[in-house]
Amino acid sequence: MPMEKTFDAKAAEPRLTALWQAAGAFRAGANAKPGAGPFSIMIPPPNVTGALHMGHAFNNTLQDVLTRWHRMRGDDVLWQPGTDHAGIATQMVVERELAKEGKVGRREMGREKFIARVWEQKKKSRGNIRAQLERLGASCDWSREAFTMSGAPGAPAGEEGNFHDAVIKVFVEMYHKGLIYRGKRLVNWDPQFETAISDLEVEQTEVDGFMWHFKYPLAGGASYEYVEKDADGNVVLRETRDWISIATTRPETMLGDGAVAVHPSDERYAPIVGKLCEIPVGPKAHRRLIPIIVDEYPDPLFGSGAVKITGAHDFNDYAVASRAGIPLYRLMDTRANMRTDGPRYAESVAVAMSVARKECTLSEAEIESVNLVPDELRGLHRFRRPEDTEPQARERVVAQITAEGLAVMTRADDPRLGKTRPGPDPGPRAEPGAAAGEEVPGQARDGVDLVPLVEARKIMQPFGDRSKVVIEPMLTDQWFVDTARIVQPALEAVRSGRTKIIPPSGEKTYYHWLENIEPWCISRQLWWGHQIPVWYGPGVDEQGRFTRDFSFRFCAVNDEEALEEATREYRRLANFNPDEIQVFADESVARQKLLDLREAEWKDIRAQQRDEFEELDWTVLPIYRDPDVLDTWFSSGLWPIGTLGWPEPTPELARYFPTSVLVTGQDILFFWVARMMMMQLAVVDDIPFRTVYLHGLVRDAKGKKMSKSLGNVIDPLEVIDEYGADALRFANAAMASLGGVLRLDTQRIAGYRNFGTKLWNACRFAEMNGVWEGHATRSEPPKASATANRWIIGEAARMRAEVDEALAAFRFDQAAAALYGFVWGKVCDWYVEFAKPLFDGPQAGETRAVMAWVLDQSLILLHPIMPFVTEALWQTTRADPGLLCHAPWPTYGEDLVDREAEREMRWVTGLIDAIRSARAEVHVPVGLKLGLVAVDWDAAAKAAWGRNEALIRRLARVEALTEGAAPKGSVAIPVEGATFAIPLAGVIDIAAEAARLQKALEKVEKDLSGIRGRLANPQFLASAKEEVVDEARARAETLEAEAAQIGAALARLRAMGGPG
RNA sequence: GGGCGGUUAGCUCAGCGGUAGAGCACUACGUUGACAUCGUAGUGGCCACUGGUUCGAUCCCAGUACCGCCCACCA
Repeated sequence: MPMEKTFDAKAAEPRLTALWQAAGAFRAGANAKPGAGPFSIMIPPPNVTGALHMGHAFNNTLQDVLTRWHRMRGDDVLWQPGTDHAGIATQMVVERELAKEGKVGRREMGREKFIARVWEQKKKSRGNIRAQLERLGASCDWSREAFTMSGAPGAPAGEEGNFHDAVIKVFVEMYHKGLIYRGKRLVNWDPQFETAISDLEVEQTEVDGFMWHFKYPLAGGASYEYVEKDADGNVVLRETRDWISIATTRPETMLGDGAVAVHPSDERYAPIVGKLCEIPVGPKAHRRLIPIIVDEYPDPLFGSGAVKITGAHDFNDYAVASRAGIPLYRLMDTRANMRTDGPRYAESVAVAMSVARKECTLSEAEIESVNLVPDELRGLHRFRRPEDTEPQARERVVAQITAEGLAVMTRADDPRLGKTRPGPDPGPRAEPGAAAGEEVPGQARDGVDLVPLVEARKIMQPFGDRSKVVIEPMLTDQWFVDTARIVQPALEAVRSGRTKIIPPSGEKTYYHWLENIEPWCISRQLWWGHQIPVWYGPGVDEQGRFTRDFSFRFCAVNDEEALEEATREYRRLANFNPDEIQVFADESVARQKLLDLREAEWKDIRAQQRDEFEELDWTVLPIYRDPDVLDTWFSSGLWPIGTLGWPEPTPELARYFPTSVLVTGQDILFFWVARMMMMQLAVVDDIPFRTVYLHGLVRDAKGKKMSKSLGNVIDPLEVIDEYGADALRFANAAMASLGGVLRLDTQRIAGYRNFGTKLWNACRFAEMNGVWEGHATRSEPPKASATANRWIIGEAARMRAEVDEALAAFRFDQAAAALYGFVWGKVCDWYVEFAKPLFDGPQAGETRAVMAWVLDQSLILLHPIMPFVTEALWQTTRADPGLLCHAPWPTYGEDLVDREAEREMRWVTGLIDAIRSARAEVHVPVGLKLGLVAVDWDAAAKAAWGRNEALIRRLARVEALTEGAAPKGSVAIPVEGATFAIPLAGVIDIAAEAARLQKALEKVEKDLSGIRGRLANPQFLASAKEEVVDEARARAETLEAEAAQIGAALARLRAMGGPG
C-alpha cells in the first residue's frame, strides 16, 4: 500500500497511544537493560479538577523527551504521574458547581457530605488530565498514578493508597520534634474563602487608592508648639497645635488603633511623646485614648511622620505593637465584616481604656473578646465593594471625622487631591482610574476654599492569588512550620552541588529566599484537604480541675490513637474512665457537651474518690479534632517520597529515590521546589532530586501572559487537533533555551508540522525506491564506497553526538536544532537528491542500505521529541518492527566521520551552490541544461569531479564537461582548486556578469583585508594562539586564490571587449 | 528599595574572545523521478549606548539607558 502524501496525525495518534499502552511500554523499568541505573522523574502534579494548559504541555513535553530518551538508552525509567488535590482551587470549583446546580451550599451541607461531593467531582474529572497528557504523548507509567489525598478518611473505593498516611505521619513527627507549632499570629486572611493563606499566595498589586489625613486630638485639650524645619534647619512653620496629624489608607482600622508612633529622633513630636491622644471616631462620650510612643519604624520624612498603630490589621503595626506591648484589637470577622460579637461598644472601650491607663492587664482571650467597633458600624463590610449600595465602615468613619472637623484641610487646588473621590473598592482587575467615585465639582480658584486632604495615589494592595479579593491581615490561631529549623540542609544541598538547579540564576533566587525564610503558615480553614491530626480536650488547672478552654492538645495519627492518648493523659491527671472520653467531630458540639455538664462535675475531680465520682451523672468528657486542613503545598511537598509509597519501604522507593530531575516552572520555586527540598531532607534525610530544571512562563507570540480576559489563551489540545502533537512538542523543545522567555507562536508550530511532513516524505521517497526491502535495523552503518554515502553516515554520527550532548545539558533547543538541521538540511536537501542519480548507478545497492540506515537513525533520534510520526513511520517501513519507543539508542561516535568524504562533499556542494547561484544571478531559466567547461583544475578537483559527476550534473543541471579555455560570453565559477566556466554566449548580459564578479571580488577582498591586517600586526603573531594564526594564514591563502580566480575571470570578460 | 535576567536581521531567538547564524516573514524564479505543509536563488545586521581590559570584544569588566521577572514596601 503506497504511503499517503502527508502524515495523518489525527488518525495515527490514538492508534499509537493504544499500541504503546497495550504493550505496557511505559511501565516503570520497561526496556531497561540488565543492570541499568535508574532514571526517575516526578510529574509536577496538576490540579485534579484542572485542564491541561500550554504551560503543562511545555513542561510535560520536556519531561517526556528526557523520559523517552533514557528509556531508549536502556535505563531503568520511571515517570511518575499523578494529580494534586489542590485545596482551595478544588473547593472553589465544587462550591461553584453546587451554586450552579442550585443545591445547598457547603455550610448547609455539612463537612462530611461536602467532602463526599468533592470526591465525586474528583471522580468526574478523573482521567481528564491523563487523557490530555496522553494526547501530548506523555509516556508516564499510568499504572502508578498517584493522588495527594489517596487513602484519606472518606475516600471512596478506588482511592486507596497511602499518601494521606504519609502526610499525617510527617505532621505527627514534626509536631513531636517541635518543628510544627500553633500560635496566634497575624496572618494573611482571605475573606472570600475565609481561610488563612501563606505569604506566597498573596499578590501585591498596585491600585488607585486614597490617603486620608486626620487630626488625632490630644487628651484633655493639651497643646504643644509644633515646629517644622526645612533641610537646612530653618523654621518653615511654627504653630500651636492640640492635635497630631495622621495619614492612613485604611481609615476603618482606626477603630483598632493601639497607639500613635513617631520616630525617636523626630523633634516635632518630642514634646508630646508619652502623652495620650484621642481616636476621633465613635460616640463622643466614649472616645478612646491611646498613647503616643516612639519606634524606629515611622519615617519622619513620609506624611506627617506619625503613624497610627493597628496591631491586629497591619504587619508593620503588628511588629511595632509587639515591641511596645500595645494590645491588638481585632475588628473584623472572617468575612472582613466589622465584628458584631462581644460586649457593646461602651463597655469594650471602658475595658480598653483601663488597659491603656495600665490599670489592668488582660489575657489574650480577654483582649480577643473586646470589640471596639462602634455599635452603628457593626456588621458593615470593611469598605464598599462594587456590589454594596450603601457606604460601609470606611466611608462612615471618614464621614464622621470630617463632619467633626478633624480632617486635615487643604486648598481646593492642591494637586495631591487628584481628580476623583473615593468610591467603591474596584478590586484588582479594574482598569486604572476605576476607583473613581464621582468627579469633584469645580472649586473656587482663589485659594480661599479648603477641602479635606484626601490624596489620590497608587497604593500596593495585597490580593488573594485565587480569590482576587483584598487580603486582610488577621490575628488568628494557626499552625506553622518552624522553617528556620529545617532550612539549613536544603540550602546546603544546593550549595554543595548535591542538587543542581539550572539555569544557575535559579540557585541565586533559591538562596535569597531560603536565607530569609519566614515561618510557614500551614493551616487552612477549608474542608477539602488533610485534616490536621490534632485533638483538643479540656485543660486541667493547677488545682487539678478541668477548664473550659480546651487547652489540652493531642497529636496522633487518627481518632483512635488520639482517644488513647487523651485517656492516658486524663487518667494520669484525674483518674478518669476511658469510656467516658469521646471524640467529637465538631468543636461547637464538643464545647456544648462540656457546658452541659453540671457545675458540680467541674469541681476538683482529682480529689473525688472513684466511687463518688461515678455517682455523678458524668456522661462524657469531649475532645474534638482541629477542624483545619493542611496547606496543599504541605502534602505536595512530600510528592517525591509519597508517590513511591513512603512510609512503606517499597522497592520503588529504594530504586527511584532520590529522583533524577524535576522539571518545573520557576514560578513555583518557592511554593514547591524549596519546600520539597526542606521536607524530604527533614523526613528521610535525603535530597528529593539531583537536578532541578526551571523554565519560564509560556506566553503568547507577543510575549504577553496568556489569560482568559486577554483572550490570547492557546489551548494545547486545539493546537494538537490542528497540527498534531509532534509539531507542538517540537516547538516546545525548540523554545526551551535556558533562561529565555517562552513565546509560543502558532506559525512556528505550523513550521514544525511541515518538518514532520518533510520527514514523512523522505521516508515515502525511500519506500518508493525499495529502500526498506530486506532491511534490518542495526546500529552500525553499512559499508559504503560512494562519497555521498560515506559523508551522510558521518553527518548522522555528528548529529547523534550533538543530540546526546544537548539533552545531557538540558538544551532541548539545541537537540531540536541539530535534528532539524540534519533531517531537513542534510538528508532532504542533499542526500535524497544525491540518491536519485546513485540509484541509477552501480552503487544503488549500498545507497539503499545507507539511506535505510540514515532514516532509521533519524527516526530513532527524533523519537523523544516527535514520538508519533516517528513511531508511525517505524511501524510502516518494516515487516517486524517492534516498538520504536524501545529501539536501542545509538552510541556510535565520530569515528564514523570520514574526513575525506566530508572534504569532497564540501567541494561538490560548493560547486553546485556556485553554479546554481551564478545561473540564478544571470537569469538562466531553471529548466535549461547548460554545458560546463573546466578552464583550469588540479588533480584533487579532477578526482572529485570524477567520483561525483552524476550528482553534480543533476543538481547543477549541467551537460557533459569539456576541458579548455573559457569560451566567449561565459560565466566563471571559481571553486577550490578549479575554475569552471558556463558558456552562455548570447544568453548572458556581459555587464551583469561583470557586476556579479565584481561584487564577489569585493566581498572576498573585504574579508581578505581584515585577515591581512591581522597577519601584518606583529603583536597578533606574538600573542595569538598558534592555531589561530595558522588558521588565519590558511584562510588568507584560500581567499587570495579565490580573488585571483575571480580577477582572471574579470580580465577575460574585459578582454572579450564587452562593455564592462 | 533589594535581587535576577534581557537588549543580535522586519519578527522570534541561537551564538558568546579571532570568518555574524537559524526559523519565520519578505523578493524573484520554479509542476525538476518524496514533499507546494515544497524547491532554487536572494534581500536584510555600527550584535542598545559609553568607557575599560586585550594584539583583537557581539562575546570579558565597569557604567548608562530601556524592557522584563521575583521579593519587600511608607502609614
